[in-house]
Amino acid sequence: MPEMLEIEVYRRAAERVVGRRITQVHAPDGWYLKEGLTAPVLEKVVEGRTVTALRRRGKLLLVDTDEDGPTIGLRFGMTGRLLVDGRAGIEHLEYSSLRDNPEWDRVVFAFEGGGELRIRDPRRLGGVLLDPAEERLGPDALSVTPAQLRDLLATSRAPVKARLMDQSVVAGIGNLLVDEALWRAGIDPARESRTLTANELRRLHKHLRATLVELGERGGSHTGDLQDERRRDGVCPRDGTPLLRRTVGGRTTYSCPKHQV
DNA sequence: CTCGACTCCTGTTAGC
DNA sequence: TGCTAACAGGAGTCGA
Repeated sequence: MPEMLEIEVYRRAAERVVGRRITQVHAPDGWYLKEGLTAPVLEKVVEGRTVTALRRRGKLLLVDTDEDGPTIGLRFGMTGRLLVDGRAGIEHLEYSSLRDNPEWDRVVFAFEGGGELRIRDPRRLGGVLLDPAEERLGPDALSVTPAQLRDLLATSRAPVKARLMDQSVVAGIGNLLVDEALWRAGIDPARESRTLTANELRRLHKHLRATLVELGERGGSHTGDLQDERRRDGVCPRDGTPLLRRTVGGRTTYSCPKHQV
C-alpha cells in the first residue's frame, strides 16, 4: 500500500511535469472528488494553470499551480497508483491488484503538448482535494525531532501505534511502517503512549527514522524485515517467537510478545 | 478534547 | 469447480 515512501516515489516521478500547462481534466468518478469538489469546478479552476511544484506532506501529494492558482491534493488510499506520462512510478503495490485496468482511472490531468498525470485506483480509497488544509497534518515523519516525538506522545492514553498512525499527529506512517518501526524498537504497539520512558522514546525515534531511510532505499513500505512474517503463523525474524496477531488502533497488528514490551 | 467503534470502497483469497 | 464470506487499511464520522 502507498505510505509516505511510495508517495515520495510518486512525487519524484511527477516532478517532470513542472512547468507544463494543464489543458484538460478528466474526472469520471465523482466519488473520488472530496470535500464537495465537483468535476466542473475542478476543470474550471485547474484548466489553463501551469504546474509550479510537486510537494509531499505525509501521504498527501501536493501539486502547486501558478501563484494565484490552486494547490491540488492527491490522496492514494491503499491501492492508488500514480501514472506519469503513461508510466507507473511503482508497478505493483502490496494489497493491490496484479491486473492493470484503465477502468480504474479516477482522475487524469492532461498537459499541453502531451503527457499526463493519472491516478489509477482499484478500490477507490484515494481522492482529490482542492487546496487541502495542510496544517491539519502533523509534521512529516521524516522531519519529526526527538523532542517533538516526546511531546506528541507525552499525554496520550491511546496505544502508541494508534498515535503514530494518526496523520494529524505525525504525517506519513501507515500500518506496515509502524509495525516495522515498533518491532525494531522493541516496543509493544499496544503500550499506552504516555508511559514510554525517555529511553524508549529515544529508541523509537531512532528506529522510526532508520526504518524510513532503510525501507526507502530498499524500495518501499513492504520491504521491512518483519514483512514476510506478517501472516498467521508468522514468527519473529529476530528470536523465532510466534508473532502475536491482534487489532490495535483498528488495524491488524503483528508484534513479537517476547522482545516487544 | 480524546479515543474507540463503525463505515466506506472492491479485488483477492480462504474455505466450504 | 464454483460460490460466498472474510479480509485488507486510509480516512472520515459519531458518540461516550
